[in-house]
Amino acid sequence: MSNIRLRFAPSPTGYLHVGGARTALFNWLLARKLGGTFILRIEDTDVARSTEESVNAIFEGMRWLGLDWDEGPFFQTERFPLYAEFVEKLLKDGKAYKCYCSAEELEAKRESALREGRKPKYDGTCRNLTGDIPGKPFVVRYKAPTDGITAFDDLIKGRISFNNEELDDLIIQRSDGTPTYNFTVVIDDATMGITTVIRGDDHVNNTPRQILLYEALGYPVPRFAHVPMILGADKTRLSKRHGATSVMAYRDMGYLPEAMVNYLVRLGWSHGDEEIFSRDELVEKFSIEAVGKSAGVFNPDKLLWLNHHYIKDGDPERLGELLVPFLKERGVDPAVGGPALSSVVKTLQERSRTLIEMADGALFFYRDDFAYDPEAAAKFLKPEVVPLYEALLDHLGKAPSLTHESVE
RNA sequence: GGUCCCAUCGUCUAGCGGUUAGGACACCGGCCUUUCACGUCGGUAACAGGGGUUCAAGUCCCCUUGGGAUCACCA
Repeated sequence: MSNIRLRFAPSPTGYLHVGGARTALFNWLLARKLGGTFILRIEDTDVARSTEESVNAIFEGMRWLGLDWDEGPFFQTERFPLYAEFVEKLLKDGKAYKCYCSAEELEAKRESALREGRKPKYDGTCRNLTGDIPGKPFVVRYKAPTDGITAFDDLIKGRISFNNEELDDLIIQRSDGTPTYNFTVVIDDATMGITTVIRGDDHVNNTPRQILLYEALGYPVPRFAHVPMILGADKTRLSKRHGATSVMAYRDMGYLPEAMVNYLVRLGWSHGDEEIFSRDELVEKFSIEAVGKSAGVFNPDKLLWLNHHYIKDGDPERLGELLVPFLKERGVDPAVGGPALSSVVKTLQERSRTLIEMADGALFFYRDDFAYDPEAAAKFLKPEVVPLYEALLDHLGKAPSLTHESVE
């Protein structure tokens, strides 16, 4: 048993996509392997973009993949008083200050800096202001050190270091009083006792300023592991135009959760030459140090292969249950008649790569209004039944010709 | 542009100083099979380039090139 504490902290601004799912999976796997604690936290401080549908979509996706959490879900919007408390503390300690620069002023400064080839960072106008300006709106900025270096040993990427002079005084509280991401994430991870932060590597550049915040607050700095991102076939960030990115879309396309889990874990992680891993094997063999450092391309063909593998080896009873909704979509309810579903499944397992393919194949057993592939029928139906078949097709209003010339 | 990161077959990867550079997906052949599929056997295919270090470099160091991330009162 260990007291490692991990978390998955998505922001509810859309469905659970494959990248997030993999991050969640890595966290879950490590927690289960080490007997630690896995926490789910919803980062909904951006009230305008966060939706309840997205929250539910995240729960649904995690449930489908079998990623159960031990604590939470926690919602950041319910913790605003806590964040305010810490802002107050930093202000009192002189580690943060009120900045009265308007968004427009800052924007203008940023533009001119960019134009003149300078770094577009906050110039510190309000850094040494003495006393408040009553009635004027302000944001709160963390007073960052201007020299020295901040470094950390990433569990995946190794040592990464930054010169503090590259950092500027980040805003921790907006003018409307709400806290910002880099602040809430630190307060939450610190107060929830997170010991290891596994997240996407688009956060690498946020890490040094977060480390500085931990130190300013007097909390121990957790270990970090930044997992590389998932790319599309053209090596750009995976997005809708590469195909489905929502994990639930894969369920709807007839994929099995164990295939998705197996595929996702092998994208970026490996264990010798092994390709197929049961959930128990993953819990036993997974290690964050074995995760690769470079981004990986999402390969739908391999996912399909894995899905076929799990369908072939799957329990017919369970596959039958998973197949029912696909059958109903096709106007078939196996409960009202026809052969036993599990026996139907057994005849289809070898040749079905998805539950959609299996459902299409199963129609044969439950409906009469389907047509044989003309070529195959011509080749394999006995000559004497061909006229019958043609008559049937004719009756149904379909009339592909089946001639005896094409019969061997 | 600044900062940070990355780099083995088309793709996912093994490799952790000495290998005929291995496996998997995909692809191409053979076998099996009255179709398809499954299975099985085999094949094509990679260390980005250049300097070092070393008896020896895919493995260590530097540079170049290429790719990515990030520079918000988003997360």
